[in-house]
Amino acid sequence: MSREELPKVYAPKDFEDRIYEFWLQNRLFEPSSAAGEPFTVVIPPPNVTGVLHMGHGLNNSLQDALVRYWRMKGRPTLWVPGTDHAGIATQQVVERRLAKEGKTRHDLGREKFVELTWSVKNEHHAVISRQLRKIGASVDWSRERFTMDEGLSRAVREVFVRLYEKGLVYKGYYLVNWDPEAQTAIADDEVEYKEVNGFLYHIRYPFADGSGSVQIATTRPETLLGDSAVAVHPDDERYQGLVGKLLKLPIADREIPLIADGFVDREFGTGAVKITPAHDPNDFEAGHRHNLPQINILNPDGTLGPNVPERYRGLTTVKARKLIVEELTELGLFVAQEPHKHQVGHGYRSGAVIEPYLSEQWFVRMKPLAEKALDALHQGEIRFYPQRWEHTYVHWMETIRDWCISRQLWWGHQIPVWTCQACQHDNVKTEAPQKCEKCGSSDLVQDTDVLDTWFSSWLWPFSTLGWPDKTPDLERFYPTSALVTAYDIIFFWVARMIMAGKEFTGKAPFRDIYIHQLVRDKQGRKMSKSLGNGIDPLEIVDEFGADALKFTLVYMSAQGQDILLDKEGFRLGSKFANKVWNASRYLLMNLPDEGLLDPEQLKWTTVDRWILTRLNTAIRAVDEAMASYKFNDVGHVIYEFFWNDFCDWYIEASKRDLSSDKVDQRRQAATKLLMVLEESLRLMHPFLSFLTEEISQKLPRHAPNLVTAPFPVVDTQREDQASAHAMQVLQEIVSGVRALRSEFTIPAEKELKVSLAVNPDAPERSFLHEEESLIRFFMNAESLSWTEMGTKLPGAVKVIGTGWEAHVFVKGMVDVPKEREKLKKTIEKTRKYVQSIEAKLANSAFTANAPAEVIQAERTKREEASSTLLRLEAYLADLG
RNA sequence: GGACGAAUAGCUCAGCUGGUUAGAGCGCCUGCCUUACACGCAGGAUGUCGGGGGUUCGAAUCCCUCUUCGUCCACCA
Repeated sequence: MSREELPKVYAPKDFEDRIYEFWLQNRLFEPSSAAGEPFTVVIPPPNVTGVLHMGHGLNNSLQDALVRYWRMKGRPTLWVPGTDHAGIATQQVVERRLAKEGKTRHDLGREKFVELTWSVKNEHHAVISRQLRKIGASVDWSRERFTMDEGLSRAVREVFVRLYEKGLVYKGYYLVNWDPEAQTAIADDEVEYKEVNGFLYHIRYPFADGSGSVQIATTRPETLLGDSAVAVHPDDERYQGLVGKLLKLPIADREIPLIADGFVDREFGTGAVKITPAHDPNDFEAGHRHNLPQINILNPDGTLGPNVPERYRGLTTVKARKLIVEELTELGLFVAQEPHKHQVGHGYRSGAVIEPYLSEQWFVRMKPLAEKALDALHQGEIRFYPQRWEHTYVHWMETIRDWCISRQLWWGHQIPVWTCQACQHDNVKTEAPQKCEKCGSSDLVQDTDVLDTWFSSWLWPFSTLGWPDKTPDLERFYPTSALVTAYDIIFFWVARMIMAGKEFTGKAPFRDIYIHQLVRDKQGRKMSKSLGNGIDPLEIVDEFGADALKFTLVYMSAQGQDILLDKEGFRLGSKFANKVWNASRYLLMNLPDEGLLDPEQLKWTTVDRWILTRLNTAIRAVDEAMASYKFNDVGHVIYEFFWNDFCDWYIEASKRDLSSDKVDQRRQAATKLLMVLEESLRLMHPFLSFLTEEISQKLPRHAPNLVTAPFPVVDTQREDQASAHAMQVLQEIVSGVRALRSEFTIPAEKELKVSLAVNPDAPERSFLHEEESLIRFFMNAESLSWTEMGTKLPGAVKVIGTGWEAHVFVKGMVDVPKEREKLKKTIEKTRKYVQSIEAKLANSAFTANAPAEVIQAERTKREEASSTLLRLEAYLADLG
């Protein structure tokens, strides 16, 4: 028989790349053609601009675990990879590069700039796909997509046109969130509000007729230049009779009316508020109600524009604010300023202070889309894991506002609208028209704006599969099975994908939505470049291996909490991988020269049945945990089974057999060990992919690969609770004696004489007798004899457990007074325990109300504990 | 101003739909290089489960309330 060995040291670098290449060569990540319900996942496309950080590490590790699990379960499985063009972010990267050469995008021109951006995209894309390979992502590279692919771009245009034709896309002149740095409009959810320490400035506006003044309060004095009115509450008696009078706006030297409007809060400040329709959302509304002029005082770059007095033009708002205050002070109109905390919007990407800014933009009417998306949840078409994210989703859908989708950028999907220069008609088409559909003119100019990045990402689950065409992939793999993503993009992405899915395909794009945590550093801070606290997944792969990366993340990924990580944390996975490696290496080293036995030749002992029962339990637990996306449970189950059961007890127990001089015993042991190992490797493969594959290929009679090998199946036939219990008692006895040995620092090499007593009616009694030599082996006893419970053996120290006693002959080695103290403590503890059970059983309310099995369990516990207590007390008396 | 989440061993956290003498990893202490693994083995110590009420025969687990953190949402000038 062929014998292969594993290298002595677990060195993932020596095989991970080779194994990945092996998987690719055999096209194992492409969906099988088998019948049955497919399992589909689309990757949350990372921005092409960046490199993958630990958040992606977590996201992709979880997806990989999920996908590999279902693939092994036999479902035709597809994980679609791809990247996102990330409009603003990418454009910014390229512009910063240009800035280093002292250039702007305008120096290049649109065409050249976009060309350059494509090449930058290609560089980054190469890095990202290398990273995904390194971490072992089992994605189908043959189906990789990019949001600006021709196919996806067609989907974007198709969607725009359909929405336009339905009246759900419209163009309008509105107040939008303007990012002065990126010089584009952004959507409401792309604005992050941060609390800023500012001031509340009190200013007097004199009446035009010189009859006094009205005092207002504002956080932004510079917007005074754009004021169209001052408003008070209609019922505010302080201003009775004054409404309708004109005020003289300082500095701007314009006259503006004092108006009344119910939205004014009488309690705030003086109850009078300046109205700047072009620079405040509230004022914008109020301006509409009162037909006030909208005076835009800003340039696109955020400096003051042509509509302000000469001396203010070109100033930043910060400088202008200072100057205005100075000037007002000179005029005697400045009253006071007081410290004031308020929320200031910042760009999600650029971090720049966002200005409300009037401009013509394209919008999507969201209400009708949101209704369908809410239905999807209410009909049970989608499910959130953990469920509480439903609230967030519902709240967002219910309070949704129209979505500003046009961006004044060059990188992205140019809006498919061609405006006729002759008749101003907008031709909204999926492909460039030759002539205006209205007047026939061929003088058409395409809208220069591009669409919001999310306008392509929200189509991702079906555009990647070929939509709008009815491709075989779309038919087969849509809707997808699960979406795995972090909670920070529920609004941006998840919610919108559901809207798009329902609107354009009639189906929710996925059934399960697993929302995972954010990765933070040990201080709980978001990982970021500027803080320098990020962990590069590749660094972890390099140091610990991809399996350590994935396993650690899976193990730590409990629902709810964010994951706090530092590099050292990955030792957990690394150590476990090392353990699996060494256990496997040991078994391979001990393959008998005579070869393995056939399954039908095997004789299954109680210990064997115990490990099979444990294995079975582990498989069941993994299945259950995977079904409910409890990745951390999976990690714990696997870890415990492999380390605590298989290595610590089963392999240890087998050592005796493997070193036996009886051939059959060696072959029996080796064969069974290999069988359990082989199944364990399959069980662990989704979570420790490289190493299990590498080991598996060295096994005799191994599967061609583990990627598509069948996942272990729960088999109730091999479950044997009696064996499990018997083994548990054996473990207790062994641990008890070992503890005694350790307690009195009896050297491990010192062989003990032990005499065991077991309850005569205990079902495990015969097992313990049969496995006498095993027990002896585990506790390194030179002899093991049997006696009856309660026997007093001179020269022996007793270890007392539930249903058993072990006499250890250690005369002279044990510190008797210390032993007595310890015993007293144990007795005290046991007595309290017995008392608590007795109190419970004496309580008629308990016996009347508790279920029968609970009461029975309590009775059993009482019997066992009180019997143990009696024997402990007797022993104490013996000790004198 | 709303909503949600967290508070359990020195640290990071599991403990889901109530019934265990409350767990894991790391760290710490003791003894071991036992012919797979010192990334190891054997053993050990450590918790009034944030405070206060309540429901229940029974609460870390359910309800109320308070405190402290965190996140999201919201136009209060």
